[in-house]
Amino acid sequence: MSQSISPKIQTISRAPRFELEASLIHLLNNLNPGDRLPPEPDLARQLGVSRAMLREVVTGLVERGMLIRRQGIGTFVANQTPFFDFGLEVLESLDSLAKRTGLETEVRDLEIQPVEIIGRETKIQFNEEKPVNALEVSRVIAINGKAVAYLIDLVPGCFLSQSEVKTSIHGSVYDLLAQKRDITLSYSRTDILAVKADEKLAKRLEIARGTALIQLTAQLFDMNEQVVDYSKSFFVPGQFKFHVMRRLTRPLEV
Amino acid sequence: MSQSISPKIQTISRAPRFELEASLIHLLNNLNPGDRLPPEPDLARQLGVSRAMLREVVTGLVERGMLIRRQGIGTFVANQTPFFDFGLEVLESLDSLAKRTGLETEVRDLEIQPVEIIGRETKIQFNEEKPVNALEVSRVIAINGKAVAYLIDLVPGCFLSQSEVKTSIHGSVYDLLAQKRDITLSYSRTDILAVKADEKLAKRLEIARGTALIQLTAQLFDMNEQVVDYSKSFFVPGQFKFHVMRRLTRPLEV
DNA sequence: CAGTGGTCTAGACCACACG
DNA sequence: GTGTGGTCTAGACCACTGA
Repeated sequence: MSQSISPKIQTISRAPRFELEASLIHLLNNLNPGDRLPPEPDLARQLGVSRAMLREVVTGLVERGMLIRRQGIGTFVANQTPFFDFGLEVLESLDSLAKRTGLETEVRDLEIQPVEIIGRETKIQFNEEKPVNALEVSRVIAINGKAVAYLIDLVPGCFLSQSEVKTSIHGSVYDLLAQKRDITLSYSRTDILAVKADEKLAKRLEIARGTALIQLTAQLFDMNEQVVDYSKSFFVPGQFKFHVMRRLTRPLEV
Repeated sequence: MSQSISPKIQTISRAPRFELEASLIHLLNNLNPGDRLPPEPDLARQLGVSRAMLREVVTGLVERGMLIRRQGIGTFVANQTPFFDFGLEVLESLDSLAKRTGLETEVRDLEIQPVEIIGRETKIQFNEEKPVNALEVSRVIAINGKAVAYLIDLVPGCFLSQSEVKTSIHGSVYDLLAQKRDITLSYSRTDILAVKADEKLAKRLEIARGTALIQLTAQLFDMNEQVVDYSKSFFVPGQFKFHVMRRLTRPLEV
């Protein structure tokens, strides 16, 4: 156990959490990427706190990308991975961005199934009053073997058939739609939310439950102002950075 | 591109958490906005779970805006408040948006202090090599008595004096800078992140620690490509919805 | 003061990975 | 099987609110 040197942090709160985090980070500085931490019960005892508290603090460091937890194996010091910077003004698929950047993408857990959108959702997602028969395409995108995003697309059946998707999807529904002759895409309205990963999402993205994620919810319109795709995307923090350039004047309407 | 279709995740977890959440939501449907829930220990006993588990689930509902917790008083059913929809393409202060929408904003916890930016931060925030003397302006913005955002601005001393801020700030540093004759603002590069509220932030924004928040980190440039303002903004979920319109073609450079 | 939510502890048991 | 992280419980004590 390392002894604390200078009490220069004047935490307003007396909570052990802060000191604990400081101790842990101090401890990490003496380790190398890939090193394994002691088992949680041991570490908790060493640091003089309950395992619950230790877990809460370690979880914080995991979410900040400083540690990696692997069930049944242990907790390891991470080697920080670089960001993947993503401009939001222009419509581009993750797939094509990755290709441009020379990265290999991989599709996991691909699921394609017909669904019927009914009730309130119909209006929210497709601006329609009547029920919509759509195709749901969900999958995890991985880069260099690491899951980075979970994507769900809903496309009305009239725009895309199940066989079309099965035979020619490379990961991006957007790219698929953009190639079709009978559809002319126009723009996308994308909502930006912060959510916490639930159990299912956490498992798929190989992150801790409760991790804060950026969720993008987008309506993709064609020239007739029809919604041709409603999508939800979840991005693993630390792998992505989103940005937008904001202008002083309102941009020209195209 | 490789494509691996792996078997479905068969989670279905037997965790009490899911059933508990369902029970709670069902219980809420029989209550009206403003009603108080039973004390946590009682409710936990009624539902046959530990208080810790109950708290975790209730916290989730609080973060989704369905419940409101008030220490020392109780937990109440919320009346859902409408969204405040915020387009990100154009630079506009929260203050002026609120004014346009006819809402009254209020500034709380205003703090103004000179700081020196040194080391790595200098480059990140201001693209400078040498240390920067700046003014730090932080405050909470409230609308209708409810905290909605926590804003921190850093402005190099050469652009804004402490007395200028003190005498004429209405909540927005951006509006202040925009009014100055000797500065011509150009555009802002805004990064979008998802973070969890720490203790301090939670207290200021009157939300639960650990709530997922949108954090905007922005560099505001003038016509000479100088950074005149580096800001971090945190927004309470449920009060805000951010969106961006994404075009097929790259927008014209202005 | 009593009663509420906020934090933390100690310990049990489960789910998973690896030999 | 053994050892790891993942979940959950029971209960203690603190911090805040309002009467």
